[in-house]
Amino acid sequence: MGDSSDSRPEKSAGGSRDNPRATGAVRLSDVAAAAGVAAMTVSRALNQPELVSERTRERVQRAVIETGYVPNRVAGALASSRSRMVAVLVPTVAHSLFADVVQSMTDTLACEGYQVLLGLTGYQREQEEAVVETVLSRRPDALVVAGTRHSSATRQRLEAARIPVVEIWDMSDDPLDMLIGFSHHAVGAAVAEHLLGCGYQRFGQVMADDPRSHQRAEGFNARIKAEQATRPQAGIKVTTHWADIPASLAGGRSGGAALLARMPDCEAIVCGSDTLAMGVIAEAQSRAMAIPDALAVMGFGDMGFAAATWPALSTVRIDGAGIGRLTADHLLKRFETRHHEPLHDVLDIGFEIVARQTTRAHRS
Amino acid sequence: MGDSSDSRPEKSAGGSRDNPRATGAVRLSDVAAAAGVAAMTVSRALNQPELVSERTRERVQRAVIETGYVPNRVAGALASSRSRMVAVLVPTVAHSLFADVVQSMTDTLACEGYQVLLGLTGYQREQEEAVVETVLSRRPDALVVAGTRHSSATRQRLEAARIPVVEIWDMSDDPLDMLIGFSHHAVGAAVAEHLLGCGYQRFGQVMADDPRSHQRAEGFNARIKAEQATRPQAGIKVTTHWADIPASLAGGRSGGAALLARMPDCEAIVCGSDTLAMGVIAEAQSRAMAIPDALAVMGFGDMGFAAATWPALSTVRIDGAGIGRLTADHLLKRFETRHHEPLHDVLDIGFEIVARQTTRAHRS
DNA sequence: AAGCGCAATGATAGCGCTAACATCAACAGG
DNA sequence: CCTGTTGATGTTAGCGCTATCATTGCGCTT
Repeated sequence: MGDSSDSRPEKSAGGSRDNPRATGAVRLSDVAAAAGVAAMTVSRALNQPELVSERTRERVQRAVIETGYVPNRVAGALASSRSRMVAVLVPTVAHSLFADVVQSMTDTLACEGYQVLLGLTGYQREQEEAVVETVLSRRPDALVVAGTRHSSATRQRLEAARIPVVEIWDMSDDPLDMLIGFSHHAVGAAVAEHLLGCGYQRFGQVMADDPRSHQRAEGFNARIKAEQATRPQAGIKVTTHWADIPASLAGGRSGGAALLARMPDCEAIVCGSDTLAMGVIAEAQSRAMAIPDALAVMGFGDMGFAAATWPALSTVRIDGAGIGRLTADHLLKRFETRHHEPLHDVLDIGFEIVARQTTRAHRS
Repeated sequence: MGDSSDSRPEKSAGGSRDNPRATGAVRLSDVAAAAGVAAMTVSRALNQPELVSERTRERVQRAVIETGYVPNRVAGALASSRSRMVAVLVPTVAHSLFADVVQSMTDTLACEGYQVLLGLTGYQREQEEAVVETVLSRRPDALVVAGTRHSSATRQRLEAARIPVVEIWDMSDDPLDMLIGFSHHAVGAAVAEHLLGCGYQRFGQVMADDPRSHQRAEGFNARIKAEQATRPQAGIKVTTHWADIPASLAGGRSGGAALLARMPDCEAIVCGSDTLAMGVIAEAQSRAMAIPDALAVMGFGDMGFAAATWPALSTVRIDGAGIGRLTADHLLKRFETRHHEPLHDVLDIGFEIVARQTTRAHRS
C-alpha cells in the first residue's frame, strides 16, 4: 500500500521532528521517504544489496546521497546484536610491538567494516579487570587481549560474554578460546643457546619487570643452568637487572650501568626489549666499550630501528603485524560462519633470532 | 546461590527467554526483579546514585553482583543519545608521538567512563574520509582528529555530526571547532634560527613526505632564505631529501646517505623525526664521521630514546601526552556542561628546542 | 482537613534500527 | 482454474535501555 502511513503535509527533508527524543539526524525512514520505499528496503539495500532489485538499489543510493544519511550503527547493533566492533586490550600502545599489532589489526578489520575499541590494561591485573568490564558493556563482537594470565573474575566475564576471544602475544596450554602467540620461555632458551654457541660465558640480563619478560628470563636461566651442569668448570654465570616499566632507553642505560657495576666482567647483556638494548649500547658507548668485542648486546622485538643502528642490533624478531593480521583474519572468518563456540585452539607463530653486529659470530 | 558452572549455560534465570530476539544476557529488568524494584530504579542506582535512597542502592548493588549483570551500553546509548565514546583519528599508532597522544587520551577518558574508538587515517585524505564516515556511524560523543587539512566532504560530515571536534597536532586560523596543537612552520623557523646561532651554514634536511613535515621544512627554508638575504656572502645553503613514509630508522639512514652524496660538505642535517635522525646518525657512525664535529644532527619529537642515545640527540620537544591530556580534559568539561556548539578556539601548546650533544653549542 | 513541597519510585513510551514473518506479483506445472 | 514457487518488498514487533511524566508517601504549613 506504499505511502499511506506517512503524513503527506510534512515539509520535505525536515521530517517529523516534533518528538522531543529524536536526535534530529537523518534517519533510515527519511531516506525511505525520499526514495519512495519502505525503511526495511533501505536497510536491505545498504546491508544486503543482493536482495534488492537494481532499480531500487539505485533509487536508494541516490536518496542516501541526497539526504546525507549516516547510518546509526548504535541502533543497528541493538537490533541485530552485532556491533561490528572488536575490542583490543593491550598493556600500552606506546610500545612499538603492541602498536604494530593494533595497527595491523585495525587496518585489516577496517576493510570489512569492523572497528577497534581500544582498551589499555597498563600491565596491571585490576586495570585489566575494569577495562574488560567497560569494554564488554559495549557488546563487541569479539575481544582480543594480550597475555594469558587473567584474574578469575576476568576469565568468568570473558566466558559469560559468549563472544570469540583471542589471546595474543603469549603461549598457554589452556587458552580461553583462540590463542595466537609464541613462547616467551622458548625465546629465552633460544637466546641462551645462541649466545653459548657464540662462546660467551658471563651473561647479564636487563629486563623489564613484566610477566612476559620474566618468562623469557626464566627460559634463559633454565638453559644456562643446564649448561652449568654439563660444564661446571666453565665459569658460566648470569646476573639479572630488572628495569622499571614501561621500558625506556633511559631505563636501559641506567640498567646497563647498574649491571656493569655489579658484574664488571660481563661479556654479553641480554635485554628485555630493543629499546632497553639501545640504552645499554648508549651506556657502553659513553664508556668507550667496543661492541661487540668488549660487550655483546642482544635485544628483543626487532623493532624498526634495530637493523639500522650502528652497530646493527642482534635481536629476536617477532612478527607483531603478523599477529595482528592473523588475529583479524581469524575473527573475520568466525564472524562469517557465525561460529561462536570457544575453540581452545593454539597457534604458535614462533620467533627468529637475528644475529647482527652487536654479538660476535656463532661458531656453527 | 553459587555460581553457574560454565558447562550449563542460561536455562531459566526468570524472564521472558522465549523471545527469539533476546540475547540471553542478564538485563536491567532481571536485576530489577532480583532486587524487587522497577527497572528504572536500577538504571538510576547505577547512573545517578544520588537520586536513590541508600537502602535501595545497596539492594541493587547486591542484585547486580548476584546476577553478574553487565550493562548494555549500546541500548543505553540509543536511548540517551550519549555513547560515552570518543573517536580518535590519527595517521598511525606505529609512531611514538601519536601513540603517546592516544595513550594519554585513552587513560584520561577512561577515568570518566569514556572509551576510545580508534581510527587510522594513514596520512591519506580518502582514507580519512572513509574512516570519518564509519566512525560517525557509531555516534561518538566527540571526535579528535590529527591535522587540520580535511576534504570538504569530511568537513561537511563533521559539521553535520553536531558533536565537539578537536583538531590536534597542528595549527590553523580556521579550526572546525577546538584546536590544540602547535605551528609546524614555527618549529622549522626556530630550528633554523637555533642552528644559525650555532654557526652552521650548510644544511641538509631529511624529512618524511607528509604535510606537516612539509610545513616544518617550509618554515626552515623561510628563515634560511631571510638569512641568505641578510648575509649573501656567507655561503648559506640547504638541500632537502624526502624520505618515504612511514618514517623509519632505515629510511633515515638511506636518506642521510643520499643527502651526503648530493651535498658532501653538509655541516648539519635537520630531520623530520627523531627516528630519521637516528638513522642519519647510524649512517654517519658507519662512515666514522664524528658527531657533532664532522656532522651535526637535529631530530624532531624528543621521543623517549632521544635523551639516552650516545651522543644524546638534539631535538624539538613536543608534549604529545600533554596534547592528549588537554584534549581529553577539554572534552570532559564540554560533556559536563553539554556545550555542543563549535568554539572556534585555538590552543597553541608550543614546542621546545632541546640542545643536546648532536649539535655544537649555541653562541649565545 | 486540605494543601503544598519534596524525595523516592514507578509506568510509559520511545531511541533507530533489523529479524522474522507477511504479502504480492509473476509465472510454472498440473 | 488452482496451487506452489520464487523474488522483491512491506509490516510488525521488538532489541535493552533512559527521558519524561505520573504517582506515592511523608512532613510541614495554613
